[in-house]
Amino acid sequence: MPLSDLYSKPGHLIRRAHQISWALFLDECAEFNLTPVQYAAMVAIEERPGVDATRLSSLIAFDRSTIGNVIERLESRNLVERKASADDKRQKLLFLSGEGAALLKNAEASVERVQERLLAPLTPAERKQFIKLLIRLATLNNEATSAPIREVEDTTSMGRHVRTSAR
Amino acid sequence: MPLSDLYSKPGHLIRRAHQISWALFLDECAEFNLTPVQYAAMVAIEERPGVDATRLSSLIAFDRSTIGNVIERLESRNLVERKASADDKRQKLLFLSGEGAALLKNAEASVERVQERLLAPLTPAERKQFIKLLIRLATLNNEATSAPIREVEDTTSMGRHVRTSAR
DNA sequence: TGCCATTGTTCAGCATTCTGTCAATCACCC
DNA sequence: GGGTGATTGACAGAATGCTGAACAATGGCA
Repeated sequence: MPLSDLYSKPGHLIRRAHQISWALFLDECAEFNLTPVQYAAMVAIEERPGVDATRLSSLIAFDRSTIGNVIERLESRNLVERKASADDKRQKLLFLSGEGAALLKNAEASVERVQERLLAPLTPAERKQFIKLLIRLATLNNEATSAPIREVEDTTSMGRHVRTSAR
Repeated sequence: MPLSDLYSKPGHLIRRAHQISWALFLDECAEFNLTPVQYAAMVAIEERPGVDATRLSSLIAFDRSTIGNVIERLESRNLVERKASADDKRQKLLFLSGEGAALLKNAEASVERVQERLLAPLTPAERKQFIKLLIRLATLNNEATSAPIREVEDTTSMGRHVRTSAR
């Protein structure tokens, strides 16, 4: 396969787009010292205070066995707090600290700028189309990865009603 | 920012698409034990036998300081050979071994299947559009990363004429 | 009550990716 | 020629991301 063909393969282009997206995120959020995954984790914890690690990983499509490291780093910076669950001693429930909530709020404008810079090469109509196609691609291929997104039941302090499995 | 908003942000969707693309690649190419980057490196070395590591990294948008590890792994499996350059004692020139060339040829159909599975959720017209938009996004944002793609001069044994820098 | 499958977390190991830094080497200018 | 700055390839360190396995806690069921 010639190199020029590789350049037009979706696999290569997606890897390249990911690389660019990552670089833009680190650039815009340098003052907050946040990575894309750390940001996503904090958004999810804000919406579901008291979520456990496994359910969090389902919400943001992150590998279960790696999310511990992400949380640990956030915890060491006092952005996230981990509390043992009284119901289930295996679980450690996650909460944003006041500092974490403030940082998340401050970072929002920067994250928005990342999206604008990413899509800058496209026209407004193309941007809508691009996002539409990406959503379809990610949704229909959701089960292809070992860490699919799952809309798990809300068993957190904000909406505790039923206990169901993430699977 | 609500979690539902995050799900439609291009940054998150691109990360998800990358995760899916990676998983499909590993699945299809399991028998060859190849990663996407290893495959891209081998394609580039096949087209430019005798390329050095720095120029290779420019061709496939891979960080210069990390590509050594990738090459080392390929070399340890006897897929790639590294030879010291007579011209420049700093350089180590890269070649595919016979085994590497054979594996690359055998893997091509699997790599093609990855692309098909990736784009399966889209209609033929949408696939063209999606690739077009991705190319534009990656090209116009090329300089955003520290490892931009550069169409470096061919100084290899196949087309040695001039020596220019990769920068 | 006791067994056992399930669940939640963690760890080891491998492979990207980035930022730096370093020594060896080279190209170029005076 | 000789010095200077750039280039090349190595390495360390931090952060993702995956597989697989270990381990403890839980809960259903005989």
